[in-house]
Amino acid sequence: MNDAPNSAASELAKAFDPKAIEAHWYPAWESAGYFRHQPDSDKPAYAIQLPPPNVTGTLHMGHAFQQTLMDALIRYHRMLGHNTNWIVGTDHAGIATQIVVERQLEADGKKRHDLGRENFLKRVWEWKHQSGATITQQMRRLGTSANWEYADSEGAKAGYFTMDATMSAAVVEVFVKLHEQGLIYRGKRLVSWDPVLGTAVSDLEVVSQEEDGKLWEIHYPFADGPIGELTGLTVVTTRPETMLGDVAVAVHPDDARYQHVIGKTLRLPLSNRVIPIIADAYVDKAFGTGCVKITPAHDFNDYQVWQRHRDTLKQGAFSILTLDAKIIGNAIAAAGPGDPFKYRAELSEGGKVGPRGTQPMAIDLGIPEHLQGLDRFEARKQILKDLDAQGLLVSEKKHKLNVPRSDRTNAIVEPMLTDQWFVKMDGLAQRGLDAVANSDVKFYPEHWSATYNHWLNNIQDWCISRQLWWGHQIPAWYDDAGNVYVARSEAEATAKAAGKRVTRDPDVLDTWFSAALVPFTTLGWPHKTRDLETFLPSSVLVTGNDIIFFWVARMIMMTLHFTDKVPFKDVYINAMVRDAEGNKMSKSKGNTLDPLDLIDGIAFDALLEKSTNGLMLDAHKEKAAKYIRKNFAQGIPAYGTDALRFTFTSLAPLSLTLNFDLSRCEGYRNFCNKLWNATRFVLMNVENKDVGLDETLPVSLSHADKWIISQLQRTEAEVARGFAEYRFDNVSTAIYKFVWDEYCDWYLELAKVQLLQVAQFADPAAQRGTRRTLVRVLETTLRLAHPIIPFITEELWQKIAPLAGKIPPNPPFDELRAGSFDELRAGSFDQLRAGSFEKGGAKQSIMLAPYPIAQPDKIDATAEAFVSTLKDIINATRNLRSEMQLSPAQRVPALLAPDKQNTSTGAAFEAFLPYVQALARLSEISLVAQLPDADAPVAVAGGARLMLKVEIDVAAERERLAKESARLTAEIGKAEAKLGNPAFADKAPAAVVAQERERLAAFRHKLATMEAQLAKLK
RNA sequence: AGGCGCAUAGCUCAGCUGGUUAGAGCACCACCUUGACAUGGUGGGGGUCGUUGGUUCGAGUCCAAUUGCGCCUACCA
Repeated sequence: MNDAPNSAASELAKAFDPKAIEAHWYPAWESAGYFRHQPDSDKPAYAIQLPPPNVTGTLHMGHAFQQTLMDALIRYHRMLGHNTNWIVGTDHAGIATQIVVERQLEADGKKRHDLGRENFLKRVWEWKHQSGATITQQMRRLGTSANWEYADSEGAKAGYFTMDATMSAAVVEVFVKLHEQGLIYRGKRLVSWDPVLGTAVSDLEVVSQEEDGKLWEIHYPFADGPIGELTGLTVVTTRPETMLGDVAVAVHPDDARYQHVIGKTLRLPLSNRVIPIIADAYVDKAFGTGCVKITPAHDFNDYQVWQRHRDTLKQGAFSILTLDAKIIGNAIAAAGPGDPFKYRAELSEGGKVGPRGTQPMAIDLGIPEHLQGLDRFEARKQILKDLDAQGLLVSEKKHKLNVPRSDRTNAIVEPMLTDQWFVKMDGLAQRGLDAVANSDVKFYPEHWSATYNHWLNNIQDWCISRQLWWGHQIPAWYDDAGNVYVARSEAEATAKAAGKRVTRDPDVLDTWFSAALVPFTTLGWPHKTRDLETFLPSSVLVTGNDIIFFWVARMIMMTLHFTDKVPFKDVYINAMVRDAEGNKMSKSKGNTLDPLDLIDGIAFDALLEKSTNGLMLDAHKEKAAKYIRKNFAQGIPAYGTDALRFTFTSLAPLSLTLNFDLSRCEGYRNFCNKLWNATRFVLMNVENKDVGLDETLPVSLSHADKWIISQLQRTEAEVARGFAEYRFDNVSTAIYKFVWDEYCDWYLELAKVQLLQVAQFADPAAQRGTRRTLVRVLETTLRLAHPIIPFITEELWQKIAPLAGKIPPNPPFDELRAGSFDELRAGSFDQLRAGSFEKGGAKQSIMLAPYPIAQPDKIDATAEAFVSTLKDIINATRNLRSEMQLSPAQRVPALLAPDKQNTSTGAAFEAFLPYVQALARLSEISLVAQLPDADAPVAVAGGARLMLKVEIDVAAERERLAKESARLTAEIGKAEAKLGNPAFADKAPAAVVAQERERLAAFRHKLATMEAQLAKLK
């Protein structure tokens, strides 16, 4: 680091080794404060909100992919001079985290109730402090330039935590406001209930999948004896145990079979309660018997039917299951005064009665005693047995049905009537729809807005209460009479209750409630802060399609409601990372990849151990092991962060999935090595040489020099377009092609010729021009690539930038103090942009250097034409050599004759010779007016004919020429046919027709040359 | 049941508003340890663009139908 730049080449190892570079630069950047925003800047703001990962989670491929894209965007805009703020944090992840800690307790044979709420929460906080840093540390390995110290009220350099003091206060504020506005209400509703967790879950947390089940027909006899031929009705059900809660049987109003029994009554088997027969269009006449049992408390559809008929039914909806899904006893709570439909179910926990308050009133449901207390599935078996014994079980058939399971526990969800808190969606959803319709928020790819719209158009009120302990406790208190007081604190609640004793609602909020507020709460809301002005809306949200509903839509609604601003302008929906075969990555298949293993590498044994460890089922273990053996028999080599990032950006499609291909990762590691070695080459060739730092000395640039500069401009433009369109693949490809295909494959080779003191380039101004171009194009390229591959570009830039006059040599980067950063950066942009960095300043980082912007005036058509022709000649010559089976070592002489036809470039042919000689490996080459008659191979390219002076097999050469002629003849035929078609000439645009004519002429000319050569062969 | 996405070389993917011989990386074949790089160089083989029909002078690209795969939403007890 302290060596003079002219020994830089010898410092570079022969091959790129990412490990040490990454370990050095990340802490250097972070401690220098380079990731921070500029608090009082007038520069354009560029902010990104990180989808906060679960605090207890670890980094997976999806995170790594997403964060790479975000970091590329942030680095790009930071270099563009924007005031960047990548706001990060972690999510408390209510259910997920609580489950983790409960599992730990389980290992000690304890349940959370054994500890009590307070001690349990203490335990969760401990776990959070212990493991919460894992994912943020892993993120750092990816090179993420996140604003770690922003909204970092815990001082952990991990951004915000959704349950930290600041965020929690904002959550309470939002809840109270929404309640005041009548948008939050509490009510008894049928909700999806996870009996294992003992909490309500939202619709989104339920996943249904088709499973094998059974369909039973059960006969319900009429209460007052047979009616005509019928002795009763036969209902069809997949859940016979719920019959204990039936309040009616429904038939279709138009069903001719049952017209005469509507309004009659049935005797519910087992319970012996009398229930009515009702008519409702919900019933499908064609399904089963056309008779549906109505169990309002345990089925969403039945609940709606019941609501439609509640006046005629005069029967409450009552639960027949306890909250842990056992058949309840007969001491059912029902009916508070004034509300005949209220019920109170027995709580299974500790025999407490009813959530908060009201006294139950027992009614007799007639549930047989031997069923009481049975688990719902045990009860099903027993009920079927009982019915069969009574001759009421008509049939049993196999049936496929969709079973709703809780996302977290996989338990079958039970619709349950409980008291919950809800957010009204009506107005909020409409604003959310409008924001996207008006393009205030834009989806990339655009089609995701359809998904978004569909959901918001069909949205239900959001159940936000969870019967958990870990989360934001709901700021509502109850007095003994059951009155509710929503307040910011217990003191406020007590005041509202006029001093009555109040107890707080034990429930907590859905995790997504606080997540929905992040766009503004992280910026200081409810206070009016400058950051709220500056960074809201943020520029873009990068996230997965799986949380469009959970998070994206809710952020849009909440942020609009509380700030009248959209949370972000763009939403880039990234693809889901799959394995190379397109399969979902899952632990049980063993096809998950740990991004850190791709960075650091991992041996086969360790990978096998890691992948099978923690799997419960042996079958899964075996499957995972098999996958590892098949795909990673050699383990995984260390590719380094840059290669991984380049792979992600290159593969980032605008489609649904990203199939992660390890071999491409290897390819991009090779790319890094290529860049590394190109830099070595440049350094070697400019050591102790004049690289044009003294602007007063004359500089002359060759066509080749001007060409690579020209190409660089085109690449810069392409990259800019790629970023603007979120086409990260195009950004990567443009950089890849420029570096490898143009700079390395061609320019470095051409520059070698120029540096060889060939007479043509001996002039010091030309030498200086070549060296300066080598250095400056490389320096610019490094800046261009930095957002994608930050580590290697920084390392190399430190060596190259001084030679390009961008930073002074021997700068004390490591001594740079964070405190001086803001002024330093504020100045550096302008200085660097003006190309007049003052010597003696502190060392800069490529992170803060200005991003290259295409300069159209440097696009040089002449130079591009020159190199294009040169490439054609060289390629044709190489091709010819290959056809002649010349080995690289065989240097042969050649003759080059410009075509008579070609007048425009004729003068330049002399200039081609040294390049062609070197790149086509010729012993000598001379320009002649006309090729001699000889039995020698000839290539036609670039407006010239080139003859290799070698002995040839005449027959083979004849064959080669004949083959080429045949191809040309075919092309000519096609072109002639096209042009011969009058419709084409009439209707196609003139340019297209002209182009086709040119093509034809070129083919004809080439063919003529070929045939002339063929004729010369003896 | 509705909605969306995808289908191009053996594999993973590009191909912009329709217009040269459909491209890249990996894999494959041949030659090469050439003074940046064997994590490399040079040359090469390999695709009737899922299928059918249509629009057009011209279709991988636009339209319709169809097949297969994937995802999402809602679900008939």
